[in-house]
Amino acid sequence: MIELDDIDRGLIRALARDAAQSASALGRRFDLSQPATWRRIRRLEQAGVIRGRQLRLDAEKLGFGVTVFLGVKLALKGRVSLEDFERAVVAIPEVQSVEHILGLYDYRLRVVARDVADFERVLRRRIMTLPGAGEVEANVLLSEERLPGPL
Amino acid sequence: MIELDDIDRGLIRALARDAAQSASALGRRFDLSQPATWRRIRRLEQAGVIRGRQLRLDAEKLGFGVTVFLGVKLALKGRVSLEDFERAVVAIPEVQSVEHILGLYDYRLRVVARDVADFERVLRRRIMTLPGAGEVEANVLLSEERLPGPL
DNA sequence: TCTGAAACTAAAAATGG
DNA sequence: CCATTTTTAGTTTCAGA
Repeated sequence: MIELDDIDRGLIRALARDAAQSASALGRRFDLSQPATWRRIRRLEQAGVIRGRQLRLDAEKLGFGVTVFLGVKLALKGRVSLEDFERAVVAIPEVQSVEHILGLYDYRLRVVARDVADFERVLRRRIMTLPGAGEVEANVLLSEERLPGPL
Repeated sequence: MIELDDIDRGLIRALARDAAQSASALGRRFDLSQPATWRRIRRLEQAGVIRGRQLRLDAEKLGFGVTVFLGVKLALKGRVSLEDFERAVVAIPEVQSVEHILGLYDYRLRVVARDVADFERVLRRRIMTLPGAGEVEANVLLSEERLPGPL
């Protein structure tokens, strides 16, 4: 595991808030030159700590007003492999993330839809027909807050 | 809601894969000049469709080997407000996201910890002591895949 | 209104001390 | 690690479709 000093942690924290900040702007905040800051960031990228930059999209502004979390329990475990399920689920356009978890449900899916009627279509035609899908629980997202996390 | 054409959707899709791409590189892929590409991206930012850029961090490389999803049911609803709970939960460093949902549990939390022993500490000293927290269910994350989503 | 060309500003990458 | 230079990307202006 890579060694991080306080400045590295500060840079990660600052970039986690806004990944579009320039190395020179960050350097000013941490009393570092622009190349020094840039090299630290590149080192974090090469070490794999920073895996890339992700767009934060507003699903509502894109016309997807409904976000639902689905807990999916697999029936016929063994007869249908996890790989078959995963291959099929990642091909559904409305699925934003697939989490394989340990607990009452085997997978947790984040699904977006234009509205509740559209969600019903996704559920009936896409989710319920997944190979091996058994019990499904749905939770509608009311609001969400993303936090910086530890460090 | 903003009008999007096929090029806008293509740009969003390409940036969702990697938000660090330059406007000129994107322009080459969509047969657009660099300024035209840049203006489309700025328009999406100003319309709020693109809310910003986020760092994708590798939690394991940062020493957080355990990710757990917690379903939290509030006890004493009404006596302790949702706001009190939310204020307290967003102050826990190990909490990465707080989702207010409709269903069996009231909130879903994404929590990271260095290992299982560290997670027990977070659970006992941070989560169980939250104002209004009732039943708690935990699901350990085994693996995760993030997908581009619709459009 | 959106485009591309050109000119300009700022940032990133490379280099040498 | 810092200072400097070169290269590349971001930004503004403007004229034309």
